Amino acid sequence: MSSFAGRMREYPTISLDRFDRENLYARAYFLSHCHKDHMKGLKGPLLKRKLQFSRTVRLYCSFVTKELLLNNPKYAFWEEYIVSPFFSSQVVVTLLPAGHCPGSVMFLFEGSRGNVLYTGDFRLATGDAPRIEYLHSGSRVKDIQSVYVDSTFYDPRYYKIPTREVCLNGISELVGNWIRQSPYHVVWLNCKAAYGYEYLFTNLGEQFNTQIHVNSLAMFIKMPEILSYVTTDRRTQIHACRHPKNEEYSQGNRMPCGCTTADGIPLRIISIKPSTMWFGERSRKTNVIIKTGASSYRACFSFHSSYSEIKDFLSYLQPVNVYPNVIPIGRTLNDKPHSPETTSLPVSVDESFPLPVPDTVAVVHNYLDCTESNDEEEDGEEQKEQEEVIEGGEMRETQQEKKVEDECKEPSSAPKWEEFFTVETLTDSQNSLNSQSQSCRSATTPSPSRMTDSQTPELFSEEETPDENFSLSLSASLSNHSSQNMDSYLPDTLILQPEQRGREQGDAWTSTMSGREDSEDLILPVERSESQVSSDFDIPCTPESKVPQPEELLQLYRKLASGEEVVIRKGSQGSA
DNA sequence: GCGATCAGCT
DNA sequence: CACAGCTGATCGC
Repeated sequence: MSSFAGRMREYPTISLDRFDRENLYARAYFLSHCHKDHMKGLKGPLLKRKLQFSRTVRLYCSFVTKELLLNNPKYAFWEEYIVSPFFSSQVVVTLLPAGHCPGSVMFLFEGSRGNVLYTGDFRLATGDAPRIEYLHSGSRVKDIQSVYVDSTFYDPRYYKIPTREVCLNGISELVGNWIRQSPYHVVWLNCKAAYGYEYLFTNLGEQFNTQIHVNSLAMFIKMPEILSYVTTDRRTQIHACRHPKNEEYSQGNRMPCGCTTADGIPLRIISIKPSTMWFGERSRKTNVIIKTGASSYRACFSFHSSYSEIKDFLSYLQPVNVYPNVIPIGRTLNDKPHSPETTSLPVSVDESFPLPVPDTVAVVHNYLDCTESNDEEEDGEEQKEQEEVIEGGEMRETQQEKKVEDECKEPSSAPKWEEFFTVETLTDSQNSLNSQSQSCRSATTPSPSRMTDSQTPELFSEEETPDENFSLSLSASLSNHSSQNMDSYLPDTLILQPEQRGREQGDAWTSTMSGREDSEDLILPVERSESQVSSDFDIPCTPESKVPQPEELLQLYRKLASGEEVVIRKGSQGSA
């Protein structure tokens, strides 16, 4: 869970992923992705009023995030205040793919106070950073002053997490082996209620030429790449539906949607629960799929970068400062010298200056690679045991397994939080605007005393005169061509010169979902090989591509509104 | 009644 | 385990 307080030291009049407390005074808001722990305060009435009185305060996010956000009525009032993409005359802001969930981006701020990268939540594979064009200037990596990084799995237990490709292959194999047995063999993907599993749906749907049953299609209506792989028709062999009541509802031979039979024949159901931390607990060499009961499985699955991936990313960027956005497991709020009210991270020490950047090579060879090769089949003849028994059993390792575990988990040079991160960061109680710098000279920035006064008129009236320090405006440079496809994850540099647009199309990150045959309008990099394709996070890319025609949408909306089941088939989105 | 917060539970 | 999110209890306004 993000504990980022919302503001960056370098550009404190901007708030990111936090919208409460002092962030009410921000001049501009950024939302990296649509998860609740990054949306604190976003539906607050104070913020709503501020917007109504402001001409320039806006929320900046990717198109996909906008779509997902507005799908929730509680956030619908943001519609007229969202801008995406954008640029600023003072600060160039670039949206980079974050690989965390649909629409997730990192924000790269480039301005007078240096280049700052805010990762939001992210998962990039080792070696991905060199492929992100906008982190480079020519052939050189841009100078990065600070990185505010997703440190969720900055913990030796997550030293390595199997790649998306490996995890996906494991799940595919399990699903395939099951559903091929008969039409009555069905799979329930027990996914948490969050965006981020969509690429699982699309890949499974593609591979098995089917659709995945979900509770609602509404949020995906403008994302045909996802929409074509999900359905509200329960007659499918792969479900990811949920029931608000407890999971016992889906115990026995029953899906959360209530399905128990097909054509009068009882279903044979297995459940697959995507998990990261559960696997982090057992760091012995394991398969990416573990059977936990007669009909239940855990599948390794992460949408946060592992320790190694974080290190690889930061080692490549070599930032001056690294600020963690998340207090990792094993650390608690008690580590903080200040109360939780006033700070969100341990305050200290510029002793990690300069460059707390890890020496990747030196550390790596002290670890075993815990990544699993997925060659072992997860057997149907594994012991039929109760869930808890097996789970308990998994924890008691054999002797030799324990050895591996020790080597995996207790490297001679264990990662040290203090050595890696610059931990001082901007907090509510600490207004760096005047506590440390004059270089940020926003004439309209509230003074500290005013900032603590919730009744300050700035909140509602500040924008009658344009803020010259931080003016943002809609970029006209994004043509409908490349923005058609890549909104969620193309590097949206929004201040692009027209001639740069060609290069954008050649960027490997602008590639799209693998194996889709209906992708002629998608931008594919020429240099990609097949093996590269599936190793990327196949973020659903294209809110704007193949925009559904109004008539099609109208039909869909009518059906959805009437509660009718809507079945979208590939290649004919928008018609049942 | 609403929002904020927290315990509890996935 | 704290991945992300829900429900419900409690408290203050």
